[in-house]
Amino acid sequence: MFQIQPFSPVPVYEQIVSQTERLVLTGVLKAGDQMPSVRSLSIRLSVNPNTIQKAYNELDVRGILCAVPGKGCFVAAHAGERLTELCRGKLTELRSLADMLALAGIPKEELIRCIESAYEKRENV
Amino acid sequence: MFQIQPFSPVPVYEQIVSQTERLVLTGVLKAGDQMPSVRSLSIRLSVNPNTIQKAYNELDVRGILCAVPGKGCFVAAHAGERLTELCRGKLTELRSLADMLALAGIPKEELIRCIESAYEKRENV
Amino acid sequence: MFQIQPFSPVPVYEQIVSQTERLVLTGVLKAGDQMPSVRSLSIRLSVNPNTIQKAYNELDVRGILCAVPGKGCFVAAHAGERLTELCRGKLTELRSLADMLALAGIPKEELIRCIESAYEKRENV
Amino acid sequence: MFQIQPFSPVPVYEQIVSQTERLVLTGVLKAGDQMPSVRSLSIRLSVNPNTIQKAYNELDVRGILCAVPGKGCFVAAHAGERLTELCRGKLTELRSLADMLALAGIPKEELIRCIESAYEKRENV
DNA sequence: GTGGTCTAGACCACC
DNA sequence: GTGGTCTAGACCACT
Repeated sequence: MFQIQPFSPVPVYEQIVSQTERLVLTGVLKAGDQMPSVRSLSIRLSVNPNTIQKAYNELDVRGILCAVPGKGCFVAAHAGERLTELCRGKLTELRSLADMLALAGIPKEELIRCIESAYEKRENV
Repeated sequence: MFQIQPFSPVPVYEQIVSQTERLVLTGVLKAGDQMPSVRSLSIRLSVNPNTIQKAYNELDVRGILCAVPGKGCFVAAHAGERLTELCRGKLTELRSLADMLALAGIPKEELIRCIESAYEKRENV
Repeated sequence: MFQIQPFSPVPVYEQIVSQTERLVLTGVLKAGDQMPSVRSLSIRLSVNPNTIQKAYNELDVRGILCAVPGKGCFVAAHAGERLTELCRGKLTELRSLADMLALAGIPKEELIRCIESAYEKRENV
Repeated sequence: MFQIQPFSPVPVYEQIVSQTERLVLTGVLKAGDQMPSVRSLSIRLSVNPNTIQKAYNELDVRGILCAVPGKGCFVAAHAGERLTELCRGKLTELRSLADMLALAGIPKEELIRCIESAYEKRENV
């Protein structure tokens, strides 16, 4: 379910966060599903429990997960819509990236092609 | 010429690097132009000389600047083309970003609009 | 593991870089191996931590090491091949050196002998 | 006679030294020839007189030039042989370079080819 | 004056 | 504990 690369420069807890989000977006994880416990996941991934805890906390703050003390961690009710909302914020990131590429003289068509191909993959699924 | 935000999460030296690159791309800085000296810039921006040094060194390694001991720091001969080249590598960044937004169900048209607007600004200049 | 000459004209950080590269080429350091920490190495070599940091950063940029914040510094996956690639660039250095020696009237056989002996040492290992 | 690149990272005085040595080796400058005066050369190359002076001093120390106070600077009597001698010292440089390339697994034939081509150019002259 | 290296010591995020 | 950034102040070689 999770693939951790311990030697990657991107922090382990971030890898867990983004992979969880991806699982929610692809529909593998649905609202109400129970997440593996901090301890079990830490053992399975050979990672420090604190790292898992930090990832779960982050997801809780973002409204993707809902931690219930004494019972476990669950996928929040409207996790999917919450994520779409959060991603919309990333449009500014795309805007500034496009800005820079435009400035560098990279033809517009090349950017469009990137986007087209990303959406084609999606449609075929 | 430079605008530094000392409390930003993005390192000061990186701010200088990216702003310099931007100045080259916009044509404000041209090949052969002399950059402000490490010391003078450090005073003007209220930043430690080592921080400027690090930024200049990074730009030297990337082939944007050419540091000449005892003389100063100059914009490299083919800085513009070098930057275009480096930016092309950022297309993969855009690809993964588009991928995620596609997954989140953000309509393709919204991304296209972002890109169009970035290139329109450019054309009007 | 490292031999530093603090009064040499060649910078300390460069000594660390080249000795690390040598250790990788000789197979003493293998992909995935953990490097000594910045602090521990700085103490062992009686050198400032910043100097070690600079060396490790340089090796990271070159693709020989992979620094993971909070975990340590590791020998990169394809460090060996990366080095072979980088060394091929040094052939131009050899070319200009041979050029000058040819001009100085040093017999070709003397150069060939140098090269032969370098490769003989290698074969015997 | 001299080609100076003021924006090169290699010091100007070193450029003058090496180009002078090259002119001696190629026979353009012969024993007893008078060098241009410090002042005239500094004007012609648009360079600080101190820089020329430093280059001439270095060449004097090496036994290539001979400065005669009040008269000028002349190519030393046995400049050619002196240079051959000095170049022989560079064989150690070639040795260590070959050593590293051998270690990196670059085939011996590639180095030999470099040397052959350098000497062929010489023969044709 | 210039860039480049180094030391000493601080703070941060990450594990 | 780890790597990464930053400050303060020193010394060197080059112009």
